[in-house]
Amino acid sequence: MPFNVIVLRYFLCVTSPVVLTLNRHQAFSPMQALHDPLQNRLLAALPEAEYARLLPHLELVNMPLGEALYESGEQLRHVYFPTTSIVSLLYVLENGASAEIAIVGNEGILGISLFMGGETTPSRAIVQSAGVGFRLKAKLLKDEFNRAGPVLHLLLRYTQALITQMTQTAVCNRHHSVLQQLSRWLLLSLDRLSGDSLAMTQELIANMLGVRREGVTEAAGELQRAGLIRYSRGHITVLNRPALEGMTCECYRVVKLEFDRLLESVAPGDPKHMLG
Amino acid sequence: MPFNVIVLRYFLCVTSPVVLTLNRHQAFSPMQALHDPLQNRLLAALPEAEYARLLPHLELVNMPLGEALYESGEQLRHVYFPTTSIVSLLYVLENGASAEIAIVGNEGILGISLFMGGETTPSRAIVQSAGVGFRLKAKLLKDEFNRAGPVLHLLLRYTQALITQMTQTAVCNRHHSVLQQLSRWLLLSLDRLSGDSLAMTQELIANMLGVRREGVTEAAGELQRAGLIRYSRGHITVLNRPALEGMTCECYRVVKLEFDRLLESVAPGDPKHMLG
DNA sequence: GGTAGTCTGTTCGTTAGCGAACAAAAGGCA
DNA sequence: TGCCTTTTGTTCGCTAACGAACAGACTACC
Repeated sequence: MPFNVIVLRYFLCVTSPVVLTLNRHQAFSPMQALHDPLQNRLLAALPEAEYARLLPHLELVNMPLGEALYESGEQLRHVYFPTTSIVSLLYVLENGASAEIAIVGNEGILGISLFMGGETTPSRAIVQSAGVGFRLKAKLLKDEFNRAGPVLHLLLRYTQALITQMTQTAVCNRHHSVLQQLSRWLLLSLDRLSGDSLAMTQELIANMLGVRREGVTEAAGELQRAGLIRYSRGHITVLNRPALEGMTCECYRVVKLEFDRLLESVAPGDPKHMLG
Repeated sequence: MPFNVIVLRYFLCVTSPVVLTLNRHQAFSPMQALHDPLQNRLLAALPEAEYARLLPHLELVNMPLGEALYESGEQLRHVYFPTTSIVSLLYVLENGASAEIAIVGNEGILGISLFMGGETTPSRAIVQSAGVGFRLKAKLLKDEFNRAGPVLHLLLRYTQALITQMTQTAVCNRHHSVLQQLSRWLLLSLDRLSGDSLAMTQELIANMLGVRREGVTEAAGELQRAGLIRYSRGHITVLNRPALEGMTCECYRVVKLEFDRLLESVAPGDPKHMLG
């Protein structure tokens, strides 16, 4: 029994994501009720016809911490729409140092290089906050994209928002302190989880930000002493969000505004339609 | 006469670019012979039919040093295809500090947010190396893009290459020394000019890299003492390119490989057709 | 309930890059 | 030719972040 558990964990971590459930013939399974594709804001923004076409092909997948949805240079077989998970686009240098390029959560999609035409990217996609999401076979998304209809335009607008996030990360890396970057990162992550707490060790955050773990400890300690967050063994809770927003650099605001502007039709709780 | 010159210069710098020539009815003007749209590798990669459609609408424009092709948040009226100039996508922070996000030269196009759907971006496009290029009215490019044919796919592949450049800049900003970043920047710039020298002061380079001028002076001095470059009052010449490539971080190589991979049909001197 | 392992906190010396100030060349122009 | 401006070179103290090492603290698991 313990042995089985270990094997299963290992399996979950190193293989492709496990399909848990979802089948259009078994309507309203508890799993499906808890995890609705519409929790993903991009899917929720699709017009009814497009959503109806894609729905039967959406597979619910588990996304355990640390799993790689794709590796650098790898051919993509699926695109992923996170709902309750957060995935980081991470670049790992030859010397092992790493830096996060962008965060993708319930507002987005993983695998943009598929429809951009390059098929692969030099970065990896690593699950940073365990949860679930939905996936779609690469070919199906491409076909939908090539209809050159609303799906294409929505995906391109999302891609532009993602580009803004990437460029702002570049600027922030250059000019802002670890404290500011940590604040930005916390806020961006929480925006993509719709909550106020996050399961993440300081070590992992340091990998994301491309700084030392001690640097994160120091910055987190400062935020904690100021009463803005509470940190305990891999669990962060934001206690005073407005104050945290005041702490961070302009980078958070710029990214947030650009996502809101480009995807304003993708507001949470405001689905464009009501399907099954 | 001197007064006129001054006024003209000022005018060139602060207004929209000046259309110099090009009209399809006046074939083989000297200007046109010197400046061919096919010098832009993206235009050169277009199939004959698409190129023929666009050619009559391409305007030759002068791009003087320091000119802003567009400002942060500004609606775009044209897209630009540089041929002998280099343009930087620059992000300027509220405190005045800046950082380059990407370099665009004869391999690319400026104004991707036009077809990505956002219409604007939070960054500026500043001419870093004076020269010329061609521009096209926004609406014409959009129409062409919306035909969902080869132009769309070429532009999206280029956009993905640009994304790679941006992300690599982010990583490089985080982890590499000024010396390595300077080397990367020099090589990327020269690749986009098809030459081995560049008119650019250390002050300007510092703005691009988002570091102090003194830092650039120091790094450039080191490269100079090693005999890799020659620097004199705003003119840099690369003397030993292979050695410089050995000096730089992996970031240069990654970006170059990705551009080559995604735009391999866009090799210089290998136009897909021979028009005009 | 003890123990091993993980996570967080803290220290210390080192270093790359910053900010300011100034010196020295190299043109441009009268 | 000589002055003035721009560009480059150099210095000095300062700070943020690094790298390594280690000490507590919490938790999960036996």
